[in-house]
Amino acid sequence: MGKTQTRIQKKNRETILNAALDVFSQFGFRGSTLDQIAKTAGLSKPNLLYYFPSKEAIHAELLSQLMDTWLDPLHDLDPAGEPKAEILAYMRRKLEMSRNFPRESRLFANEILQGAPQIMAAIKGELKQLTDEKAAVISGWMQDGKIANSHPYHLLFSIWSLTQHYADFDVQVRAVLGDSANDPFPDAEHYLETLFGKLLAT
Amino acid sequence: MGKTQTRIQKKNRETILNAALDVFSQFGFRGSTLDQIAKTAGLSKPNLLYYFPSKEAIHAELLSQLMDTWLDPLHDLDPAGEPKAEILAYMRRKLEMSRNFPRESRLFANEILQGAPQIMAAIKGELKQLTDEKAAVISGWMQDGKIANSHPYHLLFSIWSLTQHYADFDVQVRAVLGDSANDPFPDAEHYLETLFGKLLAT
DNA sequence: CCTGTTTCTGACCAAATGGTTAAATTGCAC
DNA sequence: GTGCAATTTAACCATTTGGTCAGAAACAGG
Repeated sequence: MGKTQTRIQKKNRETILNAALDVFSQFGFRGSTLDQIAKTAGLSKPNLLYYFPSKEAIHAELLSQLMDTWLDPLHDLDPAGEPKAEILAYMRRKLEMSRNFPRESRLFANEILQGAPQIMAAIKGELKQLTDEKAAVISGWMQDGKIANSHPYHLLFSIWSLTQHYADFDVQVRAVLGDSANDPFPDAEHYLETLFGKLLAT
Repeated sequence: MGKTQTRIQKKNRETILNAALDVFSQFGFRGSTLDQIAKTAGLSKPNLLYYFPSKEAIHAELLSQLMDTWLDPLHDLDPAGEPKAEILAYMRRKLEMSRNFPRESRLFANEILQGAPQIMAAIKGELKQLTDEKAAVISGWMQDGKIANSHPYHLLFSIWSLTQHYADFDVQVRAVLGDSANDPFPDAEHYLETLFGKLLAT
């Protein structure tokens, strides 16, 4: 953090984190090996450990970076905006994240599946705090009759679940739709707009 | 399969599979160890390997058993039933499975996250076939105006995603709702009934 | 009982794993 | 270029891992 980095340090740390994201997102923390990450990064194993003190440190760094970008879309939900449009825009931003950052989504999914050993604090802290705040905003919109009544927390859960599904279960989605099928995201977006549009309609 | 099993064999194979489900569902295949499974099962490692030829065989057996029970709820979707009620009942059956068999749901999620190396054949085979069949039924209902129009496949995906979310991301759901909160399933069921009820309403 | 079969275990093995170290190589300011 | 710090690697280590094997216990059926 505080220390200034040389060009080489910056480049190699990025290379390592990128390779680690590849590996951790597919096999989870315990299922991944340093050799695998080193090979993916095109570096030697001792060289990895020159830049990071341990396997766990690499994983922790990835998760810590992730939490920030993960919360961004929700952060942008504007209490002063038009309620239905705001929620639909949030859903679209989340879906866009699944499309553009599927590895990050899977890294997160792996961590949660394993009981969130590394990021439970952030879940109960930052994530819960932001969710509480935005659920309150949504609740206000419902009470004002701007959108139809439903459970604000489960509404947010459903946005997370549905959008991340297209990253985490991508393999299944494509297999069921048929290998020859096109990109599933446009249809997904249209479907989700319909789904949430009807839910929120007054 | 064909061979008859002694009482001891049956009991121990069950014990092993149950312990393996605990471990595999939490850490994935590569993140799990035979020692861990043996310890959980209360058996020695060589004894595990007396009942199963390898770690992979245990995992394969679990996945194979899983596919059957996993498809059951969809199998029961009745083309002759009342469309909206049938789909909502299917959603409820899937949610019930997440509640009663969260380990199975996580085992499946882990497998898909890792690219479905073991069950890709079943995904492209049984699962796709059944999904195609039921999507066609739903499509028919839409064309007959029995339920509102939307994308049949993505409708099924959304049921899978939302219901399994309450098993796979249970830790996150409970953390965000607050540790003191009650069982999230009743609220989830009510929310999902509203969500799909409005989507399907004509 | 006795005997053959099933079940179980301690000891072991080769390979893989996370990590260390000392020495070699490279980059760079002067 | 020279000298020093930053970078890289070969060789190594202790532990863990999936799996084997020979024999010991437990369990039948007669």
